[in-house]
Amino acid sequence: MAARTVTSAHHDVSAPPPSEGGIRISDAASTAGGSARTLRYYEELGLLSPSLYTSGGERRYTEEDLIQLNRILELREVLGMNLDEIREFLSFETRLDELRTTYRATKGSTTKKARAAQKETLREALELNETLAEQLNAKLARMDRFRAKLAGDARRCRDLLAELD
Amino acid sequence: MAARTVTSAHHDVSAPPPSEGGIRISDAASTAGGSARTLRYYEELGLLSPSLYTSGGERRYTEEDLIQLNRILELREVLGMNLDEIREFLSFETRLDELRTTYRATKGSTTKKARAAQKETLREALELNETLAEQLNAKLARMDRFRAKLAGDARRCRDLLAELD
DNA sequence: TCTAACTATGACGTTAACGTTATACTTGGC
DNA sequence: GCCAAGTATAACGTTAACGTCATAGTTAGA
Repeated sequence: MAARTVTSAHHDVSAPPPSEGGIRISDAASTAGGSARTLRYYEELGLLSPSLYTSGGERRYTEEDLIQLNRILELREVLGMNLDEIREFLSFETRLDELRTTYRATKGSTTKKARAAQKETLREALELNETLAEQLNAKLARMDRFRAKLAGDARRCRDLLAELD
Repeated sequence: MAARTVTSAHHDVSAPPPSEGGIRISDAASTAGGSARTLRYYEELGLLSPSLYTSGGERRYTEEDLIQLNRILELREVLGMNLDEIREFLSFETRLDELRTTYRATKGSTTKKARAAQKETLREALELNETLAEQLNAKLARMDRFRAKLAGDARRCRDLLAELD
């Protein structure tokens, strides 16, 4: 078996070469702000799999993989989601993407049953979206209140400092 | 020793009766959204001690304690701080309060050395404040970007739903 | 005064999200 | 082809923030 071969994890042989055979795991981790262990763990949980593997079994990440990784980290850091919630969210997004694709492809030539299923998925998606938006807005409001408090504190500090001169 | 006696944890004998001898731990926990264990743990960490204890050694919380507890929970839930960071933040706030009090009391009659120390604390406080404000703003910005994305998704869902009619 | 319901303390258990270590294999530049 | 540096897998370790349980003491209403 020739070393150096890079095989796709799926069947998109027609894809352009990513960067230069793909990014090694520790490079991917350090650029995105994690560790190799983190990436392996996320793969184990089904959150993010590298698009490529070398013939020797090493992971090679693409730029797209890194984008996805950044999205995951953002969900964790910014929204405070745990990895289970993130996976649910991602799987829902994937499902929506699939839905859009098949919808575009089959346009008006679908059966009533199929259309009903599509509607159902869309409604589910909207519901999840709304729930998330609500939580997000609540959090934003609380954070803004906190910011106002911080600003007030800072002002009082500055006033005191001014008095001390 | 007469049962039913409620003693203050500190020396403010002149304080008015809180509510009705104080709030029991599990009541305090359920109204604030935690558990009795959580409150005992926070006390162990020095985050929040009840203002009162019965002569039998049971914790009795005041309304003020509950307010403080809510602030702690907010720091955790909204800002995602861990309990160590929260303690640091709270201790800094306490220090600032003390500074304000002593400043008001001693007004202009302080030595140069004392004023320098006050200035130093104020500067420290401002620094912490600024750091927190920066982090908060960064987070707010990222959250807002996410909210925009959610809104876009929702809109596309609604468009698709409309097309399906 | 009795007693059901609550509490204190101490100790061990649990879970998520990785860290760390050991052992064997890959990679890629010279 | 060699070899230093990186990687895979498996397994055990770690930490924060509590949960749970056992045992013994406390409280407050009837």
